[in-house]
Amino acid sequence: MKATLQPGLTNRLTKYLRTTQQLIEEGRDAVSSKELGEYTGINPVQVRRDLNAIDFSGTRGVGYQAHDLVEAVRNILGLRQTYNLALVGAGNLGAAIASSAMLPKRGFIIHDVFDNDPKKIGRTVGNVVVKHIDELEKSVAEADEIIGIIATPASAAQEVAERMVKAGIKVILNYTDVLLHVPPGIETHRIDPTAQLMHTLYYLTQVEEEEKSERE
Amino acid sequence: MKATLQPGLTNRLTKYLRTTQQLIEEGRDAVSSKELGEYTGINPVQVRRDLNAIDFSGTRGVGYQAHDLVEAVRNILGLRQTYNLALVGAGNLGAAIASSAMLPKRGFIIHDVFDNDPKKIGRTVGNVVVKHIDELEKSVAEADEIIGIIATPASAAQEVAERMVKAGIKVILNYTDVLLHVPPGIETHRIDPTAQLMHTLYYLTQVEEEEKSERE
DNA sequence: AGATGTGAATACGTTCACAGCC
DNA sequence: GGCTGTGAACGTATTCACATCT
Repeated sequence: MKATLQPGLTNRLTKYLRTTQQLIEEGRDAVSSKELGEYTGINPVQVRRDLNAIDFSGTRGVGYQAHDLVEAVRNILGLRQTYNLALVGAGNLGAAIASSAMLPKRGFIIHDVFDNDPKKIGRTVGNVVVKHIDELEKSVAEADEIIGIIATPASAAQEVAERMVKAGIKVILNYTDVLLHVPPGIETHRIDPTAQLMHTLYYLTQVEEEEKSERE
Repeated sequence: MKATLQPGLTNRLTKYLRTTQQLIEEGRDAVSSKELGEYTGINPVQVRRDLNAIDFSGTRGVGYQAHDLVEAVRNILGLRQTYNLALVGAGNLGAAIASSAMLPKRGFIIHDVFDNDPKKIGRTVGNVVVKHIDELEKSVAEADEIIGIIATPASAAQEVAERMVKAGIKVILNYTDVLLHVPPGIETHRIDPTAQLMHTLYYLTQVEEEEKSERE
């Protein structure tokens, strides 16, 4: 049996994966632990230890083979298949998510888009035709969707989440700022840009204050 | 001098802050460490230790006063002021970000929106009129903006980042999936929905495989 | 009852220093 | 020279168990 990896480790592996994929797009062939550390905010020593932990070796003086690294991490994390996603909300945000290349590039296909506004039904966003939310359950079953994205106004988020759960969705990506109440076993993730801002601003103002007191 | 808090601690404090703010909106008065733990994914014992570390006490049998908690954390993190942000990209994504109440609610004001498409200049997104990107430098200086959001197509992101840095922006929120190359001292953050998906899916498939081998 | 608060043990992450390889 | 690989020491986080308060 394959051992289950530590949460911290898998979390960091996804960061190396995404960073390395981007560096490959820039034409890079090898990446160093120092670089991965800079882009991910993780200590280079930790990067080397992590890659070691999954039995992936680099070459000294050069770094890690970017392509092999991506393959190794994808294998370890079991990210070889693609996933169909259900997106609810065909407004500006939903349209932006559906048209972006980011998700498909990583194996996540926006397979269905739903809304409750009759004016939006039948329109095309990205490559898919917007359906009425009442068809959610049927589509989820047909396309074997376990991941749902909520890109509705905040006021609709909880209700949409409940319909998703009822339809069989297991993982919900929530672009609104409401706290979703879901049954155990359902994973929710909020996309919250302020999280990183608040954290960064704290250190930014700390540095400013230190500089101020040094001048005194 | 006020001591600088550990990165891990400040990171967790922002999570307590955001969840507690949302619970207040739901009409809640007190919150328990158990609840905060459930919504943030942090162990309840850790929650109590953290609140203890910033000298914030709850009442046994009840929990923590939600409103006081928000105030205490905001004070500790220095999040009492509001920040003006510059948003570049007035497409679907930019419009969605500018119209959302999420940022203003947390003290982040979308003060200026820029684009390079003449058709979009002069339009209103959210509450602000779209300006040409050439005015970035002037606006950043006038409104004292240190935070910028990139909501352009991926192909424009690096160039926009460079213009932001030149204009004096210190923190960049990047909604594209390109790796931004910026000078030291500039903080960048990618909004990457796949990060959390990949991590979650790993554990989801692990659980499935465990169940499978139990049946064997 | 139902929470907070805290000691103690353990696991995990971070950092330094340096050996080893290309 | 530049980067990987790793031992050792340290600091931080996690968890258990239980005393304590309302």
